[in-house]
Amino acid sequence: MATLGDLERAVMDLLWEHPEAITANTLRDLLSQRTTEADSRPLAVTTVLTVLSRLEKKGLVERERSVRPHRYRAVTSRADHTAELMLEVLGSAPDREAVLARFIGTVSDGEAETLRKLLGRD
Amino acid sequence: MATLGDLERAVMDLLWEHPEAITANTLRDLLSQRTTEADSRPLAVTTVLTVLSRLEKKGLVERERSVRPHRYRAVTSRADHTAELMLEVLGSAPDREAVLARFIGTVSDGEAETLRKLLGRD
DNA sequence: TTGTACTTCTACGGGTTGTAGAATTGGCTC
DNA sequence: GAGCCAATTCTACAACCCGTAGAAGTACAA
Repeated sequence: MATLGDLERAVMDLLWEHPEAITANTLRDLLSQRTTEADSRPLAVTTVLTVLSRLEKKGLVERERSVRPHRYRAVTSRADHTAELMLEVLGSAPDREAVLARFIGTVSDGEAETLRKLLGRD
Repeated sequence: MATLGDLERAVMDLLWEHPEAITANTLRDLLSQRTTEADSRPLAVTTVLTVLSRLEKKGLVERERSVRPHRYRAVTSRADHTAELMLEVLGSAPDREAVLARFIGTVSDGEAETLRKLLGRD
């Protein structure tokens, strides 16, 4: 399972919030804003670039190489990505129905309601 | 997120299939059976013990120290564990409803039916 | 053609995992 | 109680992942 580190995750979160492809520099700026204020210097751009390359290799990010400061964007939406991960986790157990039963049992009431709607009533 | 390595995962799978607590030696034997036949020697029992200790530290396994060859068992069922993981993944996204929507869209028909039943009709 | 911004390469330190030998401990037998 | 043996814990190491970034290389603008 494509598990992400903290910085990788932070970068993905930003990319997911920015549908338009953005540059590593922009990303670095956004990251330093997000960082809880007074705690140290911003990351080097090369750091961000390294992380982006790794995310690209993992298939989570793609970049426009045609423009000079390359621009990066997430390959899938966060919702898609997360749902996929959930499926993957579900698939890791042979007793999927049992898992779903526990899952439903733990989900909040509101979410249960959402699920009911999503599943339709037929 | 408590992410497991291959061997850790294999050990957990065996423990989940054996509700009674079992020893490291038994585990090692089960592991070598499971291993695709003709591919090399079985693990050292210390290897299994190391893995079990790590799983214990992660809170996934507990052991009976009262008997001499210690006996190990999974703390939670696989279904519980997996459902918990799914919840954790779901919780990692701010737009939980969107995630659920994608999730429902990808789940098999049979599973959707199961979910409907589980959610009740009220 | 050269300077500069951008990208890629290389690298290191810390953490995790698979792997297991070495050292230690807990009990049983005499 | 002394010694032995199985079982457990300690220590270790290699491989890999991730955060981090400097050094080296590349591409474009003037």
